[in-house]
Amino acid sequence: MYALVDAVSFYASCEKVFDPFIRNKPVVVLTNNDGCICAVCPIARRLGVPKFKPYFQIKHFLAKHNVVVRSSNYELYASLSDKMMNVIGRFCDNQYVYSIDESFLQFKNYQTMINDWHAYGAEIRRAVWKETRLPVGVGFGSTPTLAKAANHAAKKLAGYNGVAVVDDVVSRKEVLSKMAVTDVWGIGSKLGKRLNVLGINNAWELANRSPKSMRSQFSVVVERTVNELNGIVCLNWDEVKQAKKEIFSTRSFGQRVNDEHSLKTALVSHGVIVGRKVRRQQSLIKRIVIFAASSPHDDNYYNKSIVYEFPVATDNTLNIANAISAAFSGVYVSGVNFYRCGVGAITLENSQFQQHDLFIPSEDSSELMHCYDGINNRYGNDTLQLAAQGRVEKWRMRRDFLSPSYTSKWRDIPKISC
DNA sequence: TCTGGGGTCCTAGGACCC
DNA sequence: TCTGGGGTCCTAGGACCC
Repeated sequence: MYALVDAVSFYASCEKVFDPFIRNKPVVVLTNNDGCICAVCPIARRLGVPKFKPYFQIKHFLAKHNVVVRSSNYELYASLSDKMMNVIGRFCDNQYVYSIDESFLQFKNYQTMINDWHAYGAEIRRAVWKETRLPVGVGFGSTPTLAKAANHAAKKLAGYNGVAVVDDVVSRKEVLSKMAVTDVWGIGSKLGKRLNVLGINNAWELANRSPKSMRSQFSVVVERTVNELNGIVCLNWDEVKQAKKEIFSTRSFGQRVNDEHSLKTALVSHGVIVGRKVRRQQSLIKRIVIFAASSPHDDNYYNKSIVYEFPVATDNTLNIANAISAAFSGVYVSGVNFYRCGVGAITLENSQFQQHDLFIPSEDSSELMHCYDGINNRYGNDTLQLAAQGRVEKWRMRRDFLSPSYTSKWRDIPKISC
C-alpha cells in the first residue's frame, strides 16, 4: 500500500499559520519577483482566482475582492515543510519527501497491523494539524499513481473529508470516474486533448483502455500510467526515489541587468546552489550548461547557452565557479537587457564510481566541501560564500508583499503580549 | 511605464560514423 | 544511374508538475 500526503495549497496555508487574522480570508501567494500567482487558498479558489496567471493582469480583481496577496517566503515554507515532514514520517518507516509539500509513504508488512486505512489517514491529518496548523490531504492506493488519485479525491471531491482509500475495483471506479483525465498524474493538457479526441474524458475511461494500444498511440509513459491505474505497480519505489538526472538553478532578475559584473555574480550564485544540490544527492557533474537570456516577450529575444564539460566529474563549487568564468564571455553580450539566467548540471555521474583521468592528478576536495557545507548548513546558506558571488545584488528579486520569517529570524519571532 | 515562475524529464530529429 | 541501414550522440523544444 502507498500513501501520498500533501498540504492543501501549501504556500497559502503557511501564510495562515502565524497570522490567524487571515485564516478566514482569501489568500494567494505569488512566484518569484511577484510574477504569477502560484498558490490559491480554497476561499480564494471559490472566488475564481486562477493559478499561474500573471499578477499584474489580475491585480484589480484581487483588490476588488479583498484578497490577501503575499510574496513567496521560502525561508518560512522550508522550515514549516521540515516540521510537517517530520510529523508524517512518524507514521511509516519508509517515507520519501517528493517535493516541498508532498511525501509518499510505502507500507510493506503493515497490512496486518493496520486494518482501517481511513482511520489511519485521519490520524495523520489530525497530528499534522495539531502540531503545525497545516491542513493536509491523505490518499491511499495500491500504486503510487492511485495514491495520487486518492489524494486528489481526498482534497477535491465531496464527501471525503481529506482522506480517501483506493484499493479495490469499487473504490477505483468510484474515484476515477469522477476525475478528469488531466487530473491523473502524468497527463497534462496536451495529452488530455488528444485523449479527449479518442473519447477518453475521465480517469476511469483511461484505465479501461488497453495499455498496449496506449503505448503505440502515445508513449511508454502513458502505458505505465494505465497499468498503474489498474493496480499494477510500474513506478517501483526505487524509481520514484531515483536521483535526479539534471539539476538546475535559474531565476529571473528583480530588475533588468545589462552589466557584466551583475550577470556574472548572478551566474556564480546559481552555480553555488547547483553545487550544493548535487552534493546533497551525492552526484558529480560531468557537463554543465550556463545560460543568459532577455525576455521572450522582448522584440529581440536573446538566449544563449554554453555547455562546459569537466575533464573529471566534480562536485566542487570552486570548479563550478571556474567553469562559469570560462564560459561567461560566450553568453554575455553588451547591450542586451538580461531578464533571466541560470546554471544547470546536465550530465551527472554517481560519486561512488568516479572516472579519473590518467593524466590529471586527482585532488580530493571532499574535505573542503564537507566543511563548507557544514558551516552553511549550521549558520545559513551563504554564511561562507565565494568572492565571485559579489556583495550587492541589485538584481535581487522583487518581493513586495513578504511576510516575516517567523521561524528562522530572531527579529521575526512572534511575540505574545498580554 | 511596465510587468509574464522554476524544475525536471522525454523525445524527435539532425549530425555523424561505419 | 539510382538507391540506400543502423547505431550513437547531441540539442532544442515539448510536456508535465507544483
